Amino acid sequence: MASARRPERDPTRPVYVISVAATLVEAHPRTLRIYEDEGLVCPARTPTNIRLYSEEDIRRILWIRHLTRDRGVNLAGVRTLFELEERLGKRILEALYDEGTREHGGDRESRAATAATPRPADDPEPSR
Amino acid sequence: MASARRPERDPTRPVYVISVAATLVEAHPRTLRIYEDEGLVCPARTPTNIRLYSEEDIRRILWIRHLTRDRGVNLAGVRTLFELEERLGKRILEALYDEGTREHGGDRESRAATAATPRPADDPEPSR
DNA sequence: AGAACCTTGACAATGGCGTTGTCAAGGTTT
DNA sequence: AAACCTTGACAACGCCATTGTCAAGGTTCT
Repeated sequence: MASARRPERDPTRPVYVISVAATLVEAHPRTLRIYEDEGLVCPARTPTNIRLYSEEDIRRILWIRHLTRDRGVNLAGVRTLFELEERLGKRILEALYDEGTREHGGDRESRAATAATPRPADDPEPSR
Repeated sequence: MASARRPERDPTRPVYVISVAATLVEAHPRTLRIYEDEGLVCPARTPTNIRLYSEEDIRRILWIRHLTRDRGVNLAGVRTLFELEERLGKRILEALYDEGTREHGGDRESRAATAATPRPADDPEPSR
């Protein structure tokens, strides 16, 4: 255990460089840059222009991965969905998970991204 | 008798065979069958299995055309959007049209009444 | 300083999808 | 019978998503 409270773990805080972020979401760094070019993710930058992804950015990318890989939605569809979400001001995308979870048990890695982090997975400190 | 003097022109009433429907939406009949195979449109059938599209079906197809052609969304994206719309129970897609037209209106509740679709030409008189 | 990583930009390959189009063999409508 | 519908198959064109690499240069860490 020893996982005491960590109130200062701000999910908006930019912490991961692109290589780490790519590992976290299981994608190529190239892909993350494409997502940014497409306006789907906007990672922060260091004063010297290095991308830094926050926990929220990671979660957003995981949404993109889910929509594209599992649902076959293309980036234009993702953009439209995000736009809709922004316009309606809600996390409307979560409604999509009422279906994928109540399936026959042939699923591995059941994703439980209901309203919170799919799996906080105590992030390893990027000590390197 | 047994009919209103003014034909209500029920938008759910199946009236167009596939060739006519294809003309209305400017698509190939093949495409409409694909939409049906993908579960995006469900035209009624005559007792002898002939497809009959209603006005609502036509409007739905026009949505698909708009999303795919103008926005670049693929069919998987369209399906997700429709699913979301069904799940949230409203015509959420109309929110997508507030983009190109309005920007900084300043009014609180004036677009609720004008819920019509600007682009796909909701023609009340199909006199083709 | 040097190694390791980041930056943008370009180019390419692979695989998949959207759409249109056609052919066949048969049913329906007029 | 002619014209239209049905399903199913096959194909082609062009676009897209993703991964990958190369180059030339900036940043960070040891």
